[in-house]
Amino acid sequence: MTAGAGRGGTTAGIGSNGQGAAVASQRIANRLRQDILAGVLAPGERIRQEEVAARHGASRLPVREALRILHAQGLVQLKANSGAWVSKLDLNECQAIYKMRERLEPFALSESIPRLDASVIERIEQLQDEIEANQDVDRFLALDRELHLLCYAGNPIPELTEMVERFWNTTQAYRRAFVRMTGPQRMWVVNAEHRLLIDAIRRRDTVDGERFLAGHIRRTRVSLAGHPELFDAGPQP
Amino acid sequence: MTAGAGRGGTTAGIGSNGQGAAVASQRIANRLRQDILAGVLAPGERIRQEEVAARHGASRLPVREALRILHAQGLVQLKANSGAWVSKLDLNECQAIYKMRERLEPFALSESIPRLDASVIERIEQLQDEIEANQDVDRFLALDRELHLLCYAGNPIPELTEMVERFWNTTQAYRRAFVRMTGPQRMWVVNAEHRLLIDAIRRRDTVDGERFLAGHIRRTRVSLAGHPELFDAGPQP
DNA sequence: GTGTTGATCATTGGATCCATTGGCTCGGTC
DNA sequence: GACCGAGCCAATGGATCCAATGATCAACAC
Repeated sequence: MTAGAGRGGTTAGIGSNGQGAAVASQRIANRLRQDILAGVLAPGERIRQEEVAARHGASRLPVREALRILHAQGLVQLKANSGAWVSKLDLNECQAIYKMRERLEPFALSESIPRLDASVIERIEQLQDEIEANQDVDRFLALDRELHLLCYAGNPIPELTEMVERFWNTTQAYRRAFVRMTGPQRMWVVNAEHRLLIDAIRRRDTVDGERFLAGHIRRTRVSLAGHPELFDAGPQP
Repeated sequence: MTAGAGRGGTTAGIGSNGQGAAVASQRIANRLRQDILAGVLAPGERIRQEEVAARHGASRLPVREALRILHAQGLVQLKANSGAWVSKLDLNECQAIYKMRERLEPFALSESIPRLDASVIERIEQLQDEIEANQDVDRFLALDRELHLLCYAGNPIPELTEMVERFWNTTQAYRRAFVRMTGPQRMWVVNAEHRLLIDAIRRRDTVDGERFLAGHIRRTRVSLAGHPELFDAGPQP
């Protein structure tokens, strides 16, 4: 978009500020997003405006706006005259998001590959090294996310980046539950897929890249479908 | 999403109400969206909170929230401590959106086709009849939009519907400008593409459907790229 | 004993008022 | 004559207060 400010990191939005945003609504939205992505706020959990306002030393007004921002990013669900809840997916909704990822992320990759700096590719490879050496669940989530998003870093379409990040955000809680449950077993498959993907990127081969990536996402989706119990838990709305 | 209310028509959102929404922010957002899609508010035009508030007999607060809703839908750009503008695309951004459409809408179609009711297919065909008989620009825009969105009506993924509508919304002003400029010339191409698409739908052939649709969108994108002057006009931000 | 209806209470939506930021104009100086 | 700076003004961001809606719980009727 030409009018208005650009984007700032994971912050799709208003002030183009990331962390210590000048506007309170942005700051609060960022904090809440962190809490949701880190699992502090679980899917289905209620968010009370007053409590959040007190915790941030602000009035309820910027909290209301922050909730709208997060709603736009798919992290929070609002109900008029009722309240706000951390977004919760059932198995079908999660599968649907993965299917959309299977279409959009290969596109993001193919737009990114020709513009990716060599140093970024280097960094991607380092991340995969770390993934293979790592044992911790939360560390894996962070590394995996950074690796994938870096693959799309060259894509010149901010709206696309925004959408992809949105997908990753809304499914993060379920990826965490999945990894926690399965542990490191069959991790070699992920590693093999990542290595093939990275090799395609290094060769600047968009066709192979798209194919490996789509396969990677699809296989993950099928794996996830094998564990419907991941979507039962948590407080009901 | 399980928590929270569903969607209502073109209204991605909160109260699940469409037009006469109970909550003022929704009502105002709907009105502003109408004005933007109808071309009453042009891309790049500034939106003053106070003026909108006065026009709707409300305070500035629900207007602020309405602007955030529209920002989430990509129709409005916000700048902290500065104001709001109707979203404006340059040629590159518009092309980018069309490229995303080329990936997502075929998917929406293939998810929709197996679930489309015969009566809906009938209605789609009627719309194409009307398009071929029609001469008016604004009427064409409305018919074309309804036809395409109806093709995806069977798709069971609300998030996907939301995205597709968002794409159509943000590019609407430029489609209008394009049709206004070119007039009915080469309209036969659109008609042929539509007829082939509808035939594929009638045969429940998702592969053909995806192919024709992707081609249709791509050709439109290339046509649009031939008229960069469409993106010059209008007030600057 | 169960279903329904009423009232109370917590929570959100909206209005008004104040603080703060950014842009614009006018004046001065080099 | 052009560039820089200070001050004013308009428009947004935020806080507090009030109204309305929805949920919970208890009492009553069947």
